[in-house]
Amino acid sequence: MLEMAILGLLNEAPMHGYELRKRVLALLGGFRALSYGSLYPALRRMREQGWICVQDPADVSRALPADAPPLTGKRGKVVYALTAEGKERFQELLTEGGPEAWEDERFGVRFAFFAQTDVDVRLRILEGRRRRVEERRDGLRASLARTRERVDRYTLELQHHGLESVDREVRWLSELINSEKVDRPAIDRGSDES
Amino acid sequence: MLEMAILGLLNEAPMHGYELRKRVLALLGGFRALSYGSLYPALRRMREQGWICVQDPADVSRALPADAPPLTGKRGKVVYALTAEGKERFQELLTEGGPEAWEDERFGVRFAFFAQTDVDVRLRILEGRRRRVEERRDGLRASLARTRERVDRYTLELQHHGLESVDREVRWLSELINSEKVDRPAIDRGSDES
DNA sequence: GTACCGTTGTATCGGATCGATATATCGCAC
DNA sequence: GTGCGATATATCGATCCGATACAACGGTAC
Repeated sequence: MLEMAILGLLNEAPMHGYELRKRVLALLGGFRALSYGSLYPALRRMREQGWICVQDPADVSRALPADAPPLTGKRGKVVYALTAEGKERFQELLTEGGPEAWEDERFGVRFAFFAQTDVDVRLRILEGRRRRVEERRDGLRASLARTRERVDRYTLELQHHGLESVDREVRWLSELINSEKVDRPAIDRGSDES
Repeated sequence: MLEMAILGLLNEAPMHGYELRKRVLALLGGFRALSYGSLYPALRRMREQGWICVQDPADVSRALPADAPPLTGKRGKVVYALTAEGKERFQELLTEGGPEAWEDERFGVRFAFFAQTDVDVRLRILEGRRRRVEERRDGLRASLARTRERVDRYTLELQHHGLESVDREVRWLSELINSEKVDRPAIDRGSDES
């Protein structure tokens, strides 16, 4: 979800939309795209929610002067910044460690701000994510075992490639989990299988 | 695009929506989801287009009898089958080898029906796809080289993981391309670099 | 200096898709 | 017989993308 991405980036520094987009693209490593068609409506929503505000609205006050046929006119940069509520909201998001945090759409953004996330929450999310991806892997394995020999080479190849991808992600997550546990070697919770 | 997925699966056998969904999920290896919210509107669109039709509309004729408050009522299975135009449309899609065929959204589905695709078209799509993914890889590499040492461990880890993913896909595509060329060792077009 | 072009920048529109939800039937276990 | 999970159709609101339009700025080729 790009709400958190916007909040997180604006938390580092005020920014205008265009730069926000480039930063998100770089941050997520090209995973998710973030088009203008979602960015600007999102900014509007968040402004209405009171999480962000517009700095130096010199030119912005000119926006929508109730005339100008196709809504054009001299438009200046619109720099957004977090409000107090916005900072609060971001901190709140950082503490969430439920299933939403490890689903496909949000995990990337969630992970991108791990440096500002508590260790316990980090571990919960990583382990939840790993369970989730393992489920998918097992489903793919079963499906592949069932349909093998019954489908053409390309279908097989596609499913095999997909399986290897999720397999790789599981290993990646396991390494991350290990490294988290090494950095903080079981002080309180004694439950560490393996 | 699920238009092609539906056409391709119905080309194998008539089917109802629920099974169509399961088959697409298995076919794409869990890459793309295909929810009911997109499946049923798509089926409606395609029926209006004349590509698919409903077999045995015994119960279907009861659908929407202009009353029944919340639109419920005894509904039976709705089995869809390809029309002549539908088969034609599918064959037409199979011959397309332009950029649409190797963009993220469509490549998976396109590839799933490679067995029914001409060798030349297969090669064009695979090479187009590889160029596309190589571009992304190079972009990520540059971005990673630029921001290295300036970002935290997790951002770096995320970008690194993403880079390895696209790198893997490039290698996968290269193997596929090679194997295509071995199977059909340069009969006509003499242009084979490497 | 001016004509051109790529980048920066804001914004909307239509369409595709998702997630949640509602409803109903069927088979099977207990 | 009662409950439950799988089968099955369908819609709703919200989100997001891709394409597109518009405009100002910066460089550079001539």
